[in-house]
Amino acid sequence: MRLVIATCEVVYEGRLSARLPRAKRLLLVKADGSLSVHADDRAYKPLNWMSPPCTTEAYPDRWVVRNAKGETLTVGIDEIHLDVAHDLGFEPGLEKDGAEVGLQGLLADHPEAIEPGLVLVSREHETGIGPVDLLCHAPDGTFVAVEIKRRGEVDGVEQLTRYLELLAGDNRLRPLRGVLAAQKVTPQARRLAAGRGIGWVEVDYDRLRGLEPAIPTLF
Amino acid sequence: MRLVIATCEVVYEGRLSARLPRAKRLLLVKADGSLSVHADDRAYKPLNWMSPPCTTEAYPDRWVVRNAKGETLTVGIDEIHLDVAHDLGFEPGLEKDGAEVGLQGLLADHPEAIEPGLVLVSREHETGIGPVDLLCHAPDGTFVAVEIKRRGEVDGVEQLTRYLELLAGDNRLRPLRGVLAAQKVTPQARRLAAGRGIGWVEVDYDRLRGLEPAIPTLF
DNA sequence: GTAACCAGCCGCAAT
DNA sequence: ATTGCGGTTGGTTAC
Repeated sequence: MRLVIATCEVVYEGRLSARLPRAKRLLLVKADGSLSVHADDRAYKPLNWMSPPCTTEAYPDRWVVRNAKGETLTVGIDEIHLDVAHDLGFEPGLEKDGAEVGLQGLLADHPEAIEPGLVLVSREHETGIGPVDLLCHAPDGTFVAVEIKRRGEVDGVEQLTRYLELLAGDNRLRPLRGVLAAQKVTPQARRLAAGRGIGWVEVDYDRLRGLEPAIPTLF
Repeated sequence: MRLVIATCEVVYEGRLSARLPRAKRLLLVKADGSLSVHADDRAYKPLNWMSPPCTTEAYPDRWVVRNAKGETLTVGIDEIHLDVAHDLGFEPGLEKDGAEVGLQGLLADHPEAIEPGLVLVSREHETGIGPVDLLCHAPDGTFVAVEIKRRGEVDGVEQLTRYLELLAGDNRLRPLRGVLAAQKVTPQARRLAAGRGIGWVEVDYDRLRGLEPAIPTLF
């Protein structure tokens, strides 16, 4: 990994054209060949970058980074204020929580969080154009197709609508209704769902995770 | 901006739980308060991060970064190999070109790129639930509602379907059909469109931009 | 502030 | 390799 702080101008020519006027910035060169140009804001997002695989040609006054598609990132370097390189060695990698990370796994284990008394019939139930996330059975005898999204927006309602149309052909699943389950459901999605007789529910993700075995902490 | 290369362990407790075992990594602290933990790969994406606004408590052996939602990023520091800080000063900001213009402006100027002989009737034609991107008139006498997406996916077809349903009530626009215009149209979207009598077209963005005035380059 | 939408999205898994 | 899909998506703009 090489860290350079330089006064530079940058031009990206690729899927769009972008230009950065002269200023002092961080140039981050990783072992994978990638280059990112960072300002002192925008959190982790660089102003410009080139993802690997790409190659860099270094000239005295500028670097030209190129990828296979012919996109180029050109860094015109005026002055270098810092230039250090470090070998970071092996990266053991990120361990995300061992249990189910997503909403789907949690809701599959706790369908009663969607509606009291709901029982799971199957996960990823195939419809012909794609799987519906959960298929459940309610105490009132109806089947419930559940579409799970982190953010419940109109496209989630559209997707569920299509699934319901296709599942309507299966008379083993009658009567059938749909529910959109999400951490948050937007007003637009609520309106569209209501107009189609589709239910929605906002799920408390943190509470749901609390029902799982506690997560060992390091500190 | 502060750049630290350290042997460290990292724990994130927030929307999910994640742990990074001990290894040498880059800790990037920006003036906006954000912290990102970078390995020597994954292009510009950090392994872990905390976005602003957030606050950092620094102890001799660890940093604890916290945001308003109570999410924490804890960096246990074993050894520091580099620790430099630089003031980058003012960032003039990114000047994008091409993305701002968007496909819509280009296609409004060149509707013949969607279908030969197509003529623009109006842009952002209101339907009641939102505007359809372009409304055109074809040589065969039909009206064409055009939904423009950079990437043509199923939700674009769904959106256009809803617009067509609403526009069907306007008998000044008969006969009416729909076309999805995108740089790339996914197979799923093609199938769904076909099943609804909706057309689709892939637009060559670069060629279209070539019809516009050339973009001045820096180098 | 919230909601809707776009991104050079990135990155992963299944096909 | 491509497609589909989620992300601690992030970020911008209209409302």
